[in-house]
Amino acid sequence: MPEKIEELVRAALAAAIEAGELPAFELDDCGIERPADTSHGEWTSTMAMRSAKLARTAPRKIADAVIAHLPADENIEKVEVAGPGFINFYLSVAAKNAVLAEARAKGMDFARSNVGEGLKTQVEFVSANPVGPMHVGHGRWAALGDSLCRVLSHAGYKVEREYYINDHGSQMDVFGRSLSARYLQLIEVMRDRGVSLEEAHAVLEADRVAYVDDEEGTAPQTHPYMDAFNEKLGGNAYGGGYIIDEAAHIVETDGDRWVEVDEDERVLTFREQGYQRMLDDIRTTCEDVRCSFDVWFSERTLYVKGDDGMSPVDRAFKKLDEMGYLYEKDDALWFRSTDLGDDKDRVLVKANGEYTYFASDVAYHWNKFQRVDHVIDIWGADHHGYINRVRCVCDALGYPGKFEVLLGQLVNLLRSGKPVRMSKRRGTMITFRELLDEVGPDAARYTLISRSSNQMIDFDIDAVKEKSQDNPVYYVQYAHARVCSILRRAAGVTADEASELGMDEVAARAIGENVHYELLSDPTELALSRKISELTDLIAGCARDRAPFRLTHFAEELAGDFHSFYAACQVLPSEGHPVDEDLSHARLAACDAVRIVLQLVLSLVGVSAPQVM
RNA sequence: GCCCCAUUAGCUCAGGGGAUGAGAGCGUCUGCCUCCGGAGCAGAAGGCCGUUGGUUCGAAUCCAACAUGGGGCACCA
Repeated sequence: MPEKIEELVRAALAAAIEAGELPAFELDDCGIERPADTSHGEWTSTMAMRSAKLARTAPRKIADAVIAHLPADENIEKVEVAGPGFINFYLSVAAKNAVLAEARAKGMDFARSNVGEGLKTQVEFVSANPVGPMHVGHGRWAALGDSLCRVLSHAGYKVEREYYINDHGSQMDVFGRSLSARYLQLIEVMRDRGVSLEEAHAVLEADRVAYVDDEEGTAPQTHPYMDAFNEKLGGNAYGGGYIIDEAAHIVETDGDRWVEVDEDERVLTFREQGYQRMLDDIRTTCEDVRCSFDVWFSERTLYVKGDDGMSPVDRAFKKLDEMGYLYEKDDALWFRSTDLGDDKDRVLVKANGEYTYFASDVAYHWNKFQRVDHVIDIWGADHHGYINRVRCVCDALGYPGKFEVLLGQLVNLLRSGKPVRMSKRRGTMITFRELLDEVGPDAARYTLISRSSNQMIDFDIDAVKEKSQDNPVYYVQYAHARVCSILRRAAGVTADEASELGMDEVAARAIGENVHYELLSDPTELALSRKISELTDLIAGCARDRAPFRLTHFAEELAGDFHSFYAACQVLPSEGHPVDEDLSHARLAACDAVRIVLQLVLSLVGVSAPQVM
């Protein structure tokens, strides 16, 4: 419709100039917009105000002249000049409601667009280190990343979802040593005290909790195992309770047969076993919030030598070296990122010969650009300072402007208004898994996606749990279930039958062919079609601005519009409330369109659309 | 010191140049079920849109400075 209106405006302007009513000038933008106030029509053009200076004519005069020459169109009921020079278009009822038929015909393909123009785009997100469970921040990136991917796809981007597994650095060894130390402690407790594995586990866990509580360090006698653990690992250890859980799992399956084994071998074995189990846990957790990935990219593969004896990291370094960006200083290898606008140069290989994390990222991002045209990395706000140096790498490698970071502010986890400290080392964190179990995937995803990514979230577990009845997600889901109920009743099928048949079939039976959409002229009915007609642009905008959170607002508004409509308009005839058959069918069709759009929007934010609640 | 994010109703947040409306949810108050799902609807109260300048026909919206809060500034990952 906006294209059609632009066409009409341009034709009218040309005619007005031709007639000598306006001076000749070039119009660059018609400014076809949606008026904020619904009483100002369905569409408006701000061209008169935009071109007043150029045409040296008062905006209202331009608008009047344009309207006088506007070609007639059956979809447009009237056109008015208003305010300082807005040209407001009022559509016919049939034109307004055409979108209902469109939504019903297209189903889940409704509101697709091609603003992405097939751009092959990779979104990398979550990428939690496989040395522990996902925390709540990772949950936010999962919700954000997954929804963004769905939105981008709907808007015509070709999307690839990627998870980067940081399975290479020294953290992996810390992880292995932590497991090994806990394993030996469990065996020690079992032997010394003659207790079961379960009891030994409880002893270590109580000791750990005592350590966490003893922030001042005034009661060291209550946590001897934690102290010994820290001492053995030189303070570089993972103190979380899950490490004890994993060590106990090894005792359970393997008994004490690793006690006499060489330390290095034990650490290595535990590291690899634990890594796989942590990764499985992360995978499962992602699946449980309906977040999937196309590629799980292992950092280790960047260090595997190819036939030419070079690893991807070697090749990336060679490329940077050839372009003159590498140099050696203080026994370390540096990337001259200051040439590209960074604050300081960055180390790639440390003086001790180890590669930095940044070295991996150089090779990794180069690898990405060999696979896709555009890269979006979703990172936590605490990685903000890292953006510039990676951008410098992408620039240096010849991909300027194709690397983008979507920075998400962090999640503050609260319990009854009190902050919960999150630290992997001290182990005082609440995992995303625990959060999911407490509030459920729908409430969790909805809460995590419903705020702008550069807005910090205070996620109070108790509040979300307690207020779950009032949570907006239920308001939206309720509207969907209510629509389904009406359609079932109209079709004369039970809920069980409906879930067998599918709601599309139920709706078809209830409504039939030849719907008279032009009968829907009540303000609450027109509000539905107006809202639904906004969706295509909304999704395109969400994709362009990387802001899928706006969809939740739309869903709440549409649900609200539906509830208002339902209160004002009788859909099915009932005692004392007769409804003309054609009108009833038209209203059912409106309900069906609402059902489809709610289902679509909920699926884009990864929330279920229940037929019954 | 430098960089990023935020500051809008009692609380949590939308709106990110337009019109004689700055909105929503929660909370508070008033109405509405012997009629299709009351997890609902209708209505009321509640705001110098952090401060000061600037750009513009027009600023909650853009720019600058400042204030307050949060997060960063490793040869850690």
